[in-house]
Amino acid sequence: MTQLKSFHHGDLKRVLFDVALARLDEHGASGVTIRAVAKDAGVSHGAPVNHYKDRRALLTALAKAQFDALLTGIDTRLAELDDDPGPRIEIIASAMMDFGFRYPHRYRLLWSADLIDHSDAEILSVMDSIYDRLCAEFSKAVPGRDFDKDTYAVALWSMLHGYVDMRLSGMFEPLNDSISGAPRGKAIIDLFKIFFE
Amino acid sequence: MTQLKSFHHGDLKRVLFDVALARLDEHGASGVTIRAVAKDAGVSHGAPVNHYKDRRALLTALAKAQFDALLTGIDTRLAELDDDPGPRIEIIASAMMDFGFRYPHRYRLLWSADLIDHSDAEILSVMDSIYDRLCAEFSKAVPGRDFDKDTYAVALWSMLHGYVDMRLSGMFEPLNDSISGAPRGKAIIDLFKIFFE
DNA sequence: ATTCGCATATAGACACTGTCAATATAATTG
DNA sequence: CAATTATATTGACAGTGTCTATATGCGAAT
Repeated sequence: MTQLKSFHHGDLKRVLFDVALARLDEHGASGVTIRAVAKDAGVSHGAPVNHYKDRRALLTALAKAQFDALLTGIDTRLAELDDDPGPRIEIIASAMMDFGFRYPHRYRLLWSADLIDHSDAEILSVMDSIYDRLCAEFSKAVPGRDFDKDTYAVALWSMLHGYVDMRLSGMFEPLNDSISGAPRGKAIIDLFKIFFE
Repeated sequence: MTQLKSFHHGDLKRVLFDVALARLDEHGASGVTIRAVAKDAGVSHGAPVNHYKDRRALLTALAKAQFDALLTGIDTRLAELDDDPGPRIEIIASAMMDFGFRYPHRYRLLWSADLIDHSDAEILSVMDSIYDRLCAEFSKAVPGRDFDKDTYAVALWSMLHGYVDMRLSGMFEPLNDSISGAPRGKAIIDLFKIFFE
């Protein structure tokens, strides 16, 4: 009598997370429904509530992990560089762009205020960290212009996010761009370098 | 016998649009459901299909009108200026920012690829027009830098959109900004002026 | 070792949702 | 006036999130 499946799943929370992430990548956030995720995990539609109190909590957990991944990606790449702020800013920028183009649905989820809880402490913490990375570089890099490092940080992050978000909406398609290495994305980053080079 | 309400509504399409816009402003796009709109309009839940074939069509109609309004706002403000590209670029930028902060849910709808049809010909046309307005100014304004007018246009629009979108997600709140006239939004625009002044 | 309690899973219900088909009504056209 | 067309109603169906009552099984305390 094979017991491939016991009543108590044992690791359901993890399975739910993995299944939800797979559905996010494939169908977007609208494809991540409690019932569909439960079905994919092989449990009843009521089971997930024990691990994620509602759909919002599940999506917030997904977003949290992606914010973490983004920050980790940035820090990993930064660790390979020396103190020169120019390349460091550039690597932060391309890390963010790469993430967005590689995982469009994950990226979109990060900014879906109606789907996730942006006041989540861990999410706020990661956002602050990313912001700090930018500020740290600009505090070293800014020449004698009339703006403080916060303005540069907000401006660069805004530009990166706006570019990725609009590209994910199908804009600028005729420009034949694809990822940060491609002409337009690269140009956007290069353009911003005027501020610190 | 007062006939406040005849079987044939007469102007239902307009009423549906108005009611939907009101719901959008108040509850966001998720509050614009076919059935709720029908209820507010005082008709049965099946009536709207005669005017908007599905929910996506209704939301696309809303978005279309808002894109139009944005373009009209830009052109109206531009008409009051002379040929100097600096102020003209600035007015385009603040028009977009103002729109986003004044009508957050409308702005968010414009970029909700999952809710509206971004391949709609009229919407594409308005987007092209907005893009053209930016390019036209940068073709007059760009100094001897290494980027073409398209790159400046994409970069500025990206920055504006990114800033508004992130602000609408609750970011940069501690900076105590509110609208384009306020410190941070103004600074973002001022910062970009480095490219053409 | 047995029993009790708690964590977890199930199953059913409810109120929503979008969308479709069948029907009813009114306006318009021939 | 009759017939066609446009428009609105009603009911159905499959989804959805979320709540409640119930069932199950693990682990810990007796």
